[in-house]
Amino acid sequence: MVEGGVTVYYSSANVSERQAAPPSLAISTVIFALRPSATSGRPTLWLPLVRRIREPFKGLWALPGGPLSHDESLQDAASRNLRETTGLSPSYLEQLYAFGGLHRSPTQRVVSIVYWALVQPTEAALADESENVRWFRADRLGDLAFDHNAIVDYALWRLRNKLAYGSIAYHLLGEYFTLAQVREVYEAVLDRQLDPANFRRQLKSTPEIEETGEYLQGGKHRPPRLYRYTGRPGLDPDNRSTP
Amino acid sequence: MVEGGVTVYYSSANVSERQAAPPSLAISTVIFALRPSATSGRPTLWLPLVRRIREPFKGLWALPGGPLSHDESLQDAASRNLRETTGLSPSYLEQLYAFGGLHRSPTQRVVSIVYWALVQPTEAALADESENVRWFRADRLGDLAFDHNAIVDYALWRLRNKLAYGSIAYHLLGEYFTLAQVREVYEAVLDRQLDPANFRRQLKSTPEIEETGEYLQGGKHRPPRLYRYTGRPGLDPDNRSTP
DNA sequence: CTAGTTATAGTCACTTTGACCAAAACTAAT
DNA sequence: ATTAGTTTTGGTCAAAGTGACTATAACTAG
Repeated sequence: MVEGGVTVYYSSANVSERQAAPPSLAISTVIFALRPSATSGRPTLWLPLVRRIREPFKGLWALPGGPLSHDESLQDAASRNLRETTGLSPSYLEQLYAFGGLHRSPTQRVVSIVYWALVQPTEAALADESENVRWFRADRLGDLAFDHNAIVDYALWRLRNKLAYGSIAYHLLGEYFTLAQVREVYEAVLDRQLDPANFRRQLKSTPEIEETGEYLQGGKHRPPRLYRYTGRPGLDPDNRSTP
Repeated sequence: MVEGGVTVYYSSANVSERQAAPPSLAISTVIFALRPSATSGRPTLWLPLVRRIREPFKGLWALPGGPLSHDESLQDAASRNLRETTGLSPSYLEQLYAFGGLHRSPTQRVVSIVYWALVQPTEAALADESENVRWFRADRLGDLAFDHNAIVDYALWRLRNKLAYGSIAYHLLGEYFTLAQVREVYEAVLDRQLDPANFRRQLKSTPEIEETGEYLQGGKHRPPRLYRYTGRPGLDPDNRSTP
């Protein structure tokens, strides 16, 4: 969003001074949420994009982002522009990478520090959507502005990686969930089927998920037991994924 | 290095404009190399620091770094300030993290994009050292300028992590090495003893290291076979650790 | 009451891992 | 020359983990 908005801080700078000017700094965020697929009904990954309303790439979709104001931390900035564009608050938020290639924007040199976030489905359901903010399936984005396709690809790679080890899946679910729901998250993100019995065995061997006495009622079949995640919340985790 | 160097780009900016000015952007690098410990002779991790010659933190040691010039990529900038301060060229170089806390520098808001690098011992041996550039054992740094102690801790954590999976150890060694030398790298970085026989078994099961016909002569005992690393070089790896 | 479907438990072969044993190959000292 | 000492290298064994698979329990829909 910010890459095209040329903010002028140079009151009376001449051309050579502008040449020497430092690259401008932006914060962007890749926001993932689970939504039922329109066709199969199974949960799939979606993310919100905003439409660019000026050049360059006017009319194309881009990651939500904005400038870094002088009185907020990087994470706060990511959190803020997440809230401003979608109205949501993240259940997990982590720095992804700093992108600083020379030709990311045709008009000026921009360094983007990109975060990625997970939001829970209850949140995601009531997300703002408008003419200029829309959700897309993560595997069916068109051509995005700037290098944002590459950034989303990298964020997806990181999400899959974190999921494989790490205990990140729960941040895409509500407070209570069934083991089958967790498995569906894994299947959606990793894009392959998993054996229910084996998957269950692994989850039950991790201490971070706790059996509740309750069961999910209203299904068509045997009611599954509900579980709860007892690990730490995902904002600024001290598992050293963020210092 | 750059955090204190207040570069003025604002020809005739007044105070309120300065308030609204974007944070300045710096690149720093944590450079690891293996050197024999002064006491035990076993290889240990060392890194070069530069002494600050102005406020803030004047006189303290800090990570090598500098501003990002407008015509170089982030990685090029890291590579350049590595070369400028130590005369070395890295055998592995990867982005670590973007640090952007509000109070990292007492004088101005600075966002530092930090890289970490590995250099080979042959290189490290002929590294420049001077009054203002000195190598320190990674586990015996004093108090560093800014938040650089935390940054080094995080870099160490990342190095240990990458070592545990990943094939990163070879970038701290020369072209030819014995399996015992690889084991010593692991022992130095992870700071624990490893069983020689088991370690050998694991290494021999990875396809990236290749037996040569030669042996290391001149030791006191049975001459070990020399091996060679056949994986890709470590600059901007396409193993997706850097996009 | 029965068929269908999901939840849950368990088995079995295979692989990986840590702890340990032993032989091979060299040097240094006797 | 022989021996003691040390490192390299190859091997065994039990424990733990993993993937494929079978079987039973528990519910709903007809």
